[in-house]
Amino acid sequence: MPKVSEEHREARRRQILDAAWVCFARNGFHKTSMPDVFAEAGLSAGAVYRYFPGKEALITAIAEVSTQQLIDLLDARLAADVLPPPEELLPAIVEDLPATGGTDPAALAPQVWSETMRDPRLAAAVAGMLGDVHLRLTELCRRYQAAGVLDPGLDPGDTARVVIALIQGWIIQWNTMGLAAHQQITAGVRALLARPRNAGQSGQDG
Amino acid sequence: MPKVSEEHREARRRQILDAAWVCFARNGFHKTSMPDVFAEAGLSAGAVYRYFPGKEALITAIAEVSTQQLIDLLDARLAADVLPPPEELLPAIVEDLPATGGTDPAALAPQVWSETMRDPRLAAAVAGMLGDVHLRLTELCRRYQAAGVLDPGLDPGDTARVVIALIQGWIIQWNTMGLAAHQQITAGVRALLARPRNAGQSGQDG
Amino acid sequence: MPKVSEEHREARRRQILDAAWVCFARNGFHKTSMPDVFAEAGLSAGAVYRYFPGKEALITAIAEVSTQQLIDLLDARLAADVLPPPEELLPAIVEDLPATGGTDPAALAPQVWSETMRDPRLAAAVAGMLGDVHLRLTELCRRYQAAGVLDPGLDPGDTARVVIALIQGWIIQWNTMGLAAHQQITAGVRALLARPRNAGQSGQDG
Amino acid sequence: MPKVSEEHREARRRQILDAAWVCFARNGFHKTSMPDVFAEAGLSAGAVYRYFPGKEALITAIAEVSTQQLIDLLDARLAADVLPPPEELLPAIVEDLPATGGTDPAALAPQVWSETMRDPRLAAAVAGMLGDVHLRLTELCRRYQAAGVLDPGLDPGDTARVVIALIQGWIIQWNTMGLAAHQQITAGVRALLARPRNAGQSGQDG
DNA sequence: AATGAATGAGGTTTCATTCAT
DNA sequence: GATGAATGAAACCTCATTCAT
Repeated sequence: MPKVSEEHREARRRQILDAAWVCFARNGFHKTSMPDVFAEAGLSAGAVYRYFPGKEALITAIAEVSTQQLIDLLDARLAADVLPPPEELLPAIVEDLPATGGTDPAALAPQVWSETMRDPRLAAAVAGMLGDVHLRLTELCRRYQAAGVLDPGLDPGDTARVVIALIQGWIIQWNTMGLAAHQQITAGVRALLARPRNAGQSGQDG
Repeated sequence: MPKVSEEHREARRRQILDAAWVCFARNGFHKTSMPDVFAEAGLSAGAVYRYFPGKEALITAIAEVSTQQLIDLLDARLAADVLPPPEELLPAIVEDLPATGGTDPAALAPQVWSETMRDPRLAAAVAGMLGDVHLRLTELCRRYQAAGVLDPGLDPGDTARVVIALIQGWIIQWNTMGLAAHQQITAGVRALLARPRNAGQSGQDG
Repeated sequence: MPKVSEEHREARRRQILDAAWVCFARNGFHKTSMPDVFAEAGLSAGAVYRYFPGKEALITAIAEVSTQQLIDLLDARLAADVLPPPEELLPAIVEDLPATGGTDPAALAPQVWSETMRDPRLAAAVAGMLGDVHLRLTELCRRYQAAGVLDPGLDPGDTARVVIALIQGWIIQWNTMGLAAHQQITAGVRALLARPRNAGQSGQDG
Repeated sequence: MPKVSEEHREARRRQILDAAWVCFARNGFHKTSMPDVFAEAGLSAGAVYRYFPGKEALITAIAEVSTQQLIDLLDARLAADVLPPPEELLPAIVEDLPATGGTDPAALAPQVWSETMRDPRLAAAVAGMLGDVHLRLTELCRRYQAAGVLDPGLDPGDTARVVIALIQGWIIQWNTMGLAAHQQITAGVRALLARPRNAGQSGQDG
């Protein structure tokens, strides 16, 4: 089965990554064995190792794909002409995550963040991608400031960092404590984001 | 020999947990082998297994100890008569973490959160302890509301959840992206927490 | 089965080395798998790895043991007060090899020499032990010179090297070509060593 | 297209054997993988397998080529009308080996000898070729006897065997112990071969 | 003639855990 | 209470080889 098309190669990679995703979400990175992945992918060991040099590479690739999904989500929002108010948008983004293409990045993200502490290469890759997320959220803050729904005195970069932290904790609590905690956070964020603007109507932001 | 034995037992447990802490912080839960722990503790396999039934128990115990450190930190703050304003307190808590008894819970927390996704028993334990954290932060919110530095219209429980999420993301970004990100978050949180009150001075929430 | 005597440890090492010897002689270093050794030794994988850190260590140890047997053979000869004439002694040494303790170093030596080309650590170890062999053969040459059965004009160190080379080739041909070749070499060596002394008497080379 | 094809086949075979030679000399037969050979040859797996049925065939072919180089060397010497004295010729042959066509058979010979112990087919092939070497060295001995520089009482076949053993050990020690040992052997062989003839002249050692 | 993707057995090694001493 | 030798399943990965294209 030689000389195979580029599409074939890409499809195989995808097939393997999808299988890895399923395994990782089910059992975690470290309780997933490579044979688990082979079985899930329906491929032989050699076939998988042709496309990925080892387990670490699989983890890195999964980390990239899952972070990319958040970026795609943000890009889709940023592409719109008008943005919903922040207290609508932020919960919407978090709630959109599980629906992304049938695979839920939120189920793997905590593992990725944890793994960065052991694997400097992964840490660098993740830091880079979180930088991309940060860029987009900074832009979002600027647009909100321009629209007058965010205090123009705030530094958009700093604020974007806070938003990232919030989203990360949101994901963790969803995973750890379930839906109830998630809904509490949603309510809390809504209230926090909604209040200040009303407050400001009578004079702030001058 | 009940008393001596009890002290001895406790000392041994501590010795083992300290060793496990060092190993886990260095290599992560899954890349730490039990022999690694034996060596770090200077004990034999049998000795460790006398005090902990297995690796999972070690992980659970570490998770409990590290979460407890955050609770202790909060209790210390709550014990004070007067609280610093929130924009001072929140960064202070996060910055105190690494100094807690020479062991930095922030270095293990992401691993614990990640691990809960695979281990329901650990998930339950962590959920319980995060519940304790939530209780304390809720109380904190109430006191801030009573002191007039937090919008009384906010639900203190929901707000506490948001604060937990924020702290979790804060810890993750510190680990993943380093000090710069940490400082950005600190600045962002300070600005966000400081603004609304000023803003509100001119008549909010009436 | 803890806290075991030094003899026990030594016996285990011997047990493993004996098993490795059998396997290596049967199938060669590289066609012998570690499971082969486990089975031959009647031990588990873990047990073998407790005593030897890996396959390379097993090979090195075997190389040392087998070279040591040649050294022991030489020492036994050197301990005698009177030596048989060289044309008797040299074939006797080679023929004694297979009988050494039931294990035939000649069956492993070619593999060891070959392996030194890939493994510098083994090369160093073997070079050291061949140095020991050389010391003893040099001493032997000196004693033959003192006894008047070896040309005193020859450098004993150089001559000892030649003898080592001869023995090595002897072993190789025995292994590769069988008994016939071995006997031819024996006859050739006998004639060569016996002649010169006699030969000189009648003034050949005319 | 018979002629062109035949040349092509031969060129490909050579290309593959050269690559195998390089790999085998670098890492040994057993630590060289077929993929190593593919890469070194710049060919695909299928291409190599078209010309050689497997790895064993590659090893056998290499063994043949390298032994043939020694035979060629001997033939070249035998073709000359006058021979240098044995104490010149023998070291010269050994020293010529590394220069043979840019590839040094001495670097592979010990591996070949070692391998014969595991592979009866290879053993037979090597025995055959060493027989060819033996024929030539026997002839050489006869010519030396005819020239009066070798004791006519020696059996030329036995003596030739001894010479082969000597050359084999010479090669091994060069590989294992380096140049110093090689030079010692050379000096030793020169002295041993030169003395007897001279020795007889003055009736020493009486 | 040549490619190279795919196979899957098998290689070495590690690890959590037990239990005789 | 403590030791540490022993187990043996299982992990990761490589390799010689095949064969559809």
